[in-house]
Amino acid sequence: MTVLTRPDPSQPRNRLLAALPAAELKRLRAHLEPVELPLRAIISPRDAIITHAYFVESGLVSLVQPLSDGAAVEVGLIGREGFIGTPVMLGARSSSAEANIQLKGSGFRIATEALQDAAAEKNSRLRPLLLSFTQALHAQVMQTAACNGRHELAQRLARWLLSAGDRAESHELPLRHEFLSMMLGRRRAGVTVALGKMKQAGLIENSLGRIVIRDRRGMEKAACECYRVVRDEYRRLLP
Amino acid sequence: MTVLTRPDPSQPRNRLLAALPAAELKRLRAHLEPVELPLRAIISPRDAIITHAYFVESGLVSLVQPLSDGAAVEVGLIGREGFIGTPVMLGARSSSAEANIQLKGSGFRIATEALQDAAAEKNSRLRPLLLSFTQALHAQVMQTAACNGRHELAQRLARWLLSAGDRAESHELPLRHEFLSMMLGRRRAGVTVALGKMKQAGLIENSLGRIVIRDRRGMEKAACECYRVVRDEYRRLLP
DNA sequence: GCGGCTTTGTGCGCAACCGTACAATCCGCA
DNA sequence: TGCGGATTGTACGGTTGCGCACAAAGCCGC
Repeated sequence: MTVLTRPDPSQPRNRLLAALPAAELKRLRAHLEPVELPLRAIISPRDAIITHAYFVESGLVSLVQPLSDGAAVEVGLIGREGFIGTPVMLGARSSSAEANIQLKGSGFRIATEALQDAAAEKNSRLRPLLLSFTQALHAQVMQTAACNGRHELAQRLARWLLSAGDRAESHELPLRHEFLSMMLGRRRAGVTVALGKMKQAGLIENSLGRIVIRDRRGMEKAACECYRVVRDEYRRLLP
Repeated sequence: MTVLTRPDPSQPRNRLLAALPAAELKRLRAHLEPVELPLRAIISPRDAIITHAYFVESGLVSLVQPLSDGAAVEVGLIGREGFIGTPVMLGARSSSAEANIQLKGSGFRIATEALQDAAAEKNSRLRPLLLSFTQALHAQVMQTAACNGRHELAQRLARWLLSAGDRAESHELPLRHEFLSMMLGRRRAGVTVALGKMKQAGLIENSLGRIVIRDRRGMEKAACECYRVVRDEYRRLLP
């Protein structure tokens, strides 16, 4: 499990911040405010004015699209490779999606104006980094759109667990079935059955509120192509 | 139906170009090359280097995510309110998605470097416009991801027809069922049945290779919320 | 007007998944 | 240690959509 320590802005674990030249990071640090990312918090509610962007140091955040029936389908997953606030880089003041914290962690936040100013600096390395992440996230969302339309629950579930494991950097995920079912837009009972089969097959352990990936290879076979496609796209686009 | 005329760069029908100040449009015009958008052409094949961005003047383009089984699920729809090439604005050289022309039309293309240079100009109005469209498209894709996961064929079909009708600016759409089924990731037979019911209900006309929206109000009721949500988001974000 | 091709309409058995319900199990806490 | 609430396992009938197959209808060239 990730150990929660107070984030240190001079040694960021966030991959985007870590990729910045020392001088640029130093200038940026004045604007970075360490924050906890508590479980289940909503970072940026639908259509609310975005006041801050968040660089994730640890934990797992999902980007969900709320629907009018109260459901909220996940469209993207973000860990320390990314940040919350891509709309800020595109000049938008709000977003139709929400960012929900799925595994608690920590990060840095920065006021939108400060981020925009920093990204607008001459020869800024920050801007291309954040735009590259925006592109990677966009690729993930597009793949998810196709995946949601065509792939079955079991495959999507395997994809989700692998993807979450990568971003949380842990094989052990403290998750309830109910929660997974909401993310995937399917019944809780269906998730339970699918997880049961994975457990049978020796791919995972599955106890109350806790799923452990046991056989990574097997899980990749059980998952749809979408896991691999998105992973490769992230490797291509990000540091 | 849209009359195909040679696009005139000084009076662009494309909403992004049309929103530019006269002086900026004039400078840009030197780089704009009128092009036909022939039915079924693929503007930007998967993972290919993106050499040009395309401003749509007329016609309808869909952004599809190819899957390994040969299927290609639509994740977004673009008409003259937008352009093809958002990855260029995000610093990417290629994209995992493809742009397919679904209704023939015309547009202007511009070399990626020329576009990047123009967008990098001081006080450029072009850059924020293109980024706003990128945000709008992103919102559309996220909504589509949720929609694909949770909504039924009939609703999604109604959404698609309305959305396509808006962008093509015509109630009459020259489409085959086979084609719609690929976009929606469902069986052709299922589309035929769903269209049959809409016809029964007096919402559409449906003859060989041609669908006409007869009752717009009724169709909006038959469509899922996603149609309205995306339309409103576009109105908010774009000129 | 006819033959051939494309497109649309329809049927059938089957799989995935739904909504609902309820029992079994686990965990924290008194 | 036992209770109560939360979580997980399981069941059942019903709906959506699948894969397949084939008939009906429309269009085009001859």
